[in-house]
Amino acid sequence: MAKEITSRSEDYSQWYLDIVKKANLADNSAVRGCMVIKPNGYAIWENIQGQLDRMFKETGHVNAYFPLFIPKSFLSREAEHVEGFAKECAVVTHHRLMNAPDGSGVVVDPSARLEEELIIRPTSETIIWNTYRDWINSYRDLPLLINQWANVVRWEMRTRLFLRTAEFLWQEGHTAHATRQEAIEEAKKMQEVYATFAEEYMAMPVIRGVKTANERFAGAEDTYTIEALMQDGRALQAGTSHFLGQNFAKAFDVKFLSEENKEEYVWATSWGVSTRLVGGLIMTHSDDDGLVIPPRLAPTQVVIVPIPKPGPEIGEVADKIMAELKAKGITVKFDTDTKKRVGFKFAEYELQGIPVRLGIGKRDLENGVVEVARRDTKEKQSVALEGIADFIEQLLEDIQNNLFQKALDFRAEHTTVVDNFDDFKAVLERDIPGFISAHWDGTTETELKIKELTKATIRCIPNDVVDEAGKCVLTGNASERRVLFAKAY
RNA sequence: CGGGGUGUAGCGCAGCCCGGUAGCGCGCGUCGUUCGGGACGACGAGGCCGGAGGUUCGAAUCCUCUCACCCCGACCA
Repeated sequence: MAKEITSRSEDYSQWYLDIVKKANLADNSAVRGCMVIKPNGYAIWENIQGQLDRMFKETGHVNAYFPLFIPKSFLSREAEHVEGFAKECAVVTHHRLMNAPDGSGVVVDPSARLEEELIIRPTSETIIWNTYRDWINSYRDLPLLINQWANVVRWEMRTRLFLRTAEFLWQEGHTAHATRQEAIEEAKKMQEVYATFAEEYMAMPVIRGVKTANERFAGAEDTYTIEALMQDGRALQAGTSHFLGQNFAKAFDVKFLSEENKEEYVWATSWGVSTRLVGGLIMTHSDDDGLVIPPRLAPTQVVIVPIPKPGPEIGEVADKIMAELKAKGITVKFDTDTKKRVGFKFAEYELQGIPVRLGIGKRDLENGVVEVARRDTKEKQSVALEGIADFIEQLLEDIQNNLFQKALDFRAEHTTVVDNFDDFKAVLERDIPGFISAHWDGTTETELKIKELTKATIRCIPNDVVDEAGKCVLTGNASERRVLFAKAY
């Protein structure tokens, strides 16, 4: 029992940490606030990347790469943007080390101070828009649809593996358009790409919505978001897509000649998701026995465990099953390790979240069956060898759907419509508070007051919200629609 | 940056109050018995007790100073 996991009910954050550690997803590193993503965790990220990258390309985007360093002066070109990031920037001031005069090691060479400090990118709008100025001259150059996969640094005070780290991996799309309408459509399109990915691949239902002025990206006119609900009833912002208006075009003087031969500023969007998604994936599906990975993102979808040892017949059967599964594009691993015991392996693969486990023993061979265990429900059954690949293909589908449905049901159970502040507070006191749908008078002041009083923030104004006259849950002032509140990560 | 806490073997901890040169569990190695849900036994390897200074015949233990990390707040994907 070396790898026990703290139960969710006992201590949810410890449970999360236990999963990350014991499923070998990531470790804290020697650098404060930065994590080492281990092979198991990185494989999930690679699958996320792979699918998103396909979806970006299907929607006409291409990849490029911009520098890690941003001249300090760039950041101050857009006033709101600097303000949003100034407090969490890592700054490069020197470019050389030297041996310490007293022989105690290396020190920064004081004579190697940079003329202008470089900021390690917290996001790349500024360097990219400075570059786009040279790339865009005419409406014929538009739209410009570029994405980059990169690391960024935000000097966070408090960090949590995957959910908030000082350095993280992400993608950032940066597009330029001829018209306001086209840019808005692009931002919304990418929100929908993210939502589709979250729901169909991560099996993580999300609310599509728009951020309030207070919560939106520094420098954006509108921020579109996808918000997911974790098992502890807190919301996770899983992806954002920003309509940047002409803010960056004006700050970096990016103009184009229109078809009417008029000089105009271009319209911009940016959008991103990060390794935070891995945290969301863990917190959406996993249980007290360990990680649960939806089949469509699982690095290994099926593992075959010989019981008790891989004799020649078992090996033959396993090889045959593997060949059939691989032909269907299913990833499968045959565990031929003879040093570990069967029970240990079972526990280990459950901990690692592999969706389907096949057990093959002498008894099974005699009966022409294999034991099939699914990770999501922990159910086991004997299934005939004949047609096993079709069965597993279908089972993986079922698991994917079941995980999504379970998460959807969970969210429905933990979304509460509230009409007065006492109820509002009462819901937040619950063990699993969840989303709260309530009226809000539309002012930042009220939003901040509610946050101060309850720690809950407005996650978004859902896209599908219906107009409904009502009274603000705090002030009683007139409200035209409900918004979604929650405590957030 | 405020408030609290912790640094002793790879990990989790005990020892500290009442100084005498370090111990437990897990993990790790070898051998044997096991093997259809996290096996058991025997033997074994592994630590300048976060760092510096001080008190003392003697410091993991007492004193001073430092450094690091964690938790709770303010900020954030």
